[in-house]
Amino acid sequence: MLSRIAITTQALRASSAGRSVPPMPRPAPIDSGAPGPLDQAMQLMGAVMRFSRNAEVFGEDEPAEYLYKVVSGGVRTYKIHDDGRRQIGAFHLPGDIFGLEFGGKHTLSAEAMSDAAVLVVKRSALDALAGRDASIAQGLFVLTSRQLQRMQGRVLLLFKSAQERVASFLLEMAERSPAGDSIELPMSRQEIADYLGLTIETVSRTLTGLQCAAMIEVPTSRCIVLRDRPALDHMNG
Amino acid sequence: MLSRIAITTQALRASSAGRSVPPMPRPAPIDSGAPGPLDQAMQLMGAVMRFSRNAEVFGEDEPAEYLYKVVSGGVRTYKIHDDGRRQIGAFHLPGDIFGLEFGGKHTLSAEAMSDAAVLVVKRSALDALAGRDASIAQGLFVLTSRQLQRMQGRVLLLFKSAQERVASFLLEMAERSPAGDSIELPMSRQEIADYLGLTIETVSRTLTGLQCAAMIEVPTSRCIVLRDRPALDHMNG
DNA sequence: CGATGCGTTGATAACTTTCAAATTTAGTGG
DNA sequence: CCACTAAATTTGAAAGTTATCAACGCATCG
Repeated sequence: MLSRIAITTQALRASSAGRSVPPMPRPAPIDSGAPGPLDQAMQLMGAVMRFSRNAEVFGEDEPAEYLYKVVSGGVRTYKIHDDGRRQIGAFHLPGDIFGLEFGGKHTLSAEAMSDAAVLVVKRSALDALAGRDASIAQGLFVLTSRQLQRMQGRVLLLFKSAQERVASFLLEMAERSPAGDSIELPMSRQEIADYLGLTIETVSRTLTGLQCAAMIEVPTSRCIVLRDRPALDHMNG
Repeated sequence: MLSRIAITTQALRASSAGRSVPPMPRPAPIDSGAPGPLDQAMQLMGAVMRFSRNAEVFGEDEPAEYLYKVVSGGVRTYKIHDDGRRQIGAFHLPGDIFGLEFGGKHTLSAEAMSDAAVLVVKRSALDALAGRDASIAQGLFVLTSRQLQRMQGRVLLLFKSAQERVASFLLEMAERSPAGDSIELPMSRQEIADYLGLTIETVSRTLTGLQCAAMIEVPTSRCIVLRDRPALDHMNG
């Protein structure tokens, strides 16, 4: 698991700094520019698997033996609570790496949101390589710290009201979307709700509200156009 | 960089303002017997600074040049939102390491919850050491992954109802507390509320409710005794 | 077509916050 | 040690937000 990791956190800081300050005019390509050594290694060592919509990639409590990277389509991670509610951990789009665990077991399940291709790499092989190649170890570290930052953003989001959560979500999706202000949502309202900790009705009503306030347009339910970014940003806090 | 001056200034302010007052009755280190190489290195390279209650350890947006470890007392990290609300990121008790950042800047502010002693280590020195000693780098990695896990727990918590949040909080504090079912809270109701994303009134009412349900006892406002752990666990989910 | 799944809308209920006030606790100076 | 002031906590009532329950529209698909 945690093989010898010889890296400096300075390198980490440098690599994450460029990402944490996204330029105002245009959202960057999906998952940041340069394919690091980790990505390259995964490409070389991994195998591509295909999953059809709603197929399980891995399940909660299963041993976390692999690391995954979305090639095409989308994958959601989630957890079903005792009361039957589903909590979505994240939406993973092409380029995103997921499935990294530290307790040896997956704490979430993962399913394909659509037909998807996923690059699968044995964790043990990657760890072995990390022991020999510091840049791989550093890649894993960077990945972890990015995940931590994303999680912090999530905590921030969950402190906010329904309106603010939806606005934040739209901005986040726009950031990850290639097409600027026009967002093609790869997930259903129910999934959005389970991600934001709201009900489907509240999400729907909030979107309607934002539309009435002329902040967004909703040509079709899976497509949303941001019309007043400043106003949305202001909500975001 | 300016940060060094800023931090030093705060340190001086804090230490000069500090009269020595009996520290909180906080026995024994919280976490695990084994002091890893990282802890040892911090011990060797660091200096202990004293902060009086409510003194600032570091501020939001300041360069994160140091890593901190609580020696005695407690430290809270927090963020003030635009609307004036305060969000508490974490409560750090003796043995806890905090202040680790990846963007180069602190995303939260930190203040002493009580008179506190904090071990302060220059980040650059630690990074340099990590470059030479893999066990230090690994220590930083482990620290990061632990933080990630804690943050995931936090996201889980924020999906839940007020009752569940308070129950989770009590169990978490009990976990960190040396004295089993009797918890000596080092923070006020307001701080608990800001940590859980609730109001002080809701926290108070919920505690009263748990007391009425015979799940806890509240001899004094800063002391809580768990009377029915199974029931609390059940709430936790 | 009719069935089915998804999204929207409406009415009502549950939960949490807000505002206000009472009560307890802690700190200070005599 | 007591009295007094300030702060923290608790409690109550009303308002606001979100969830729940129910119904409807609108597509897709067999």
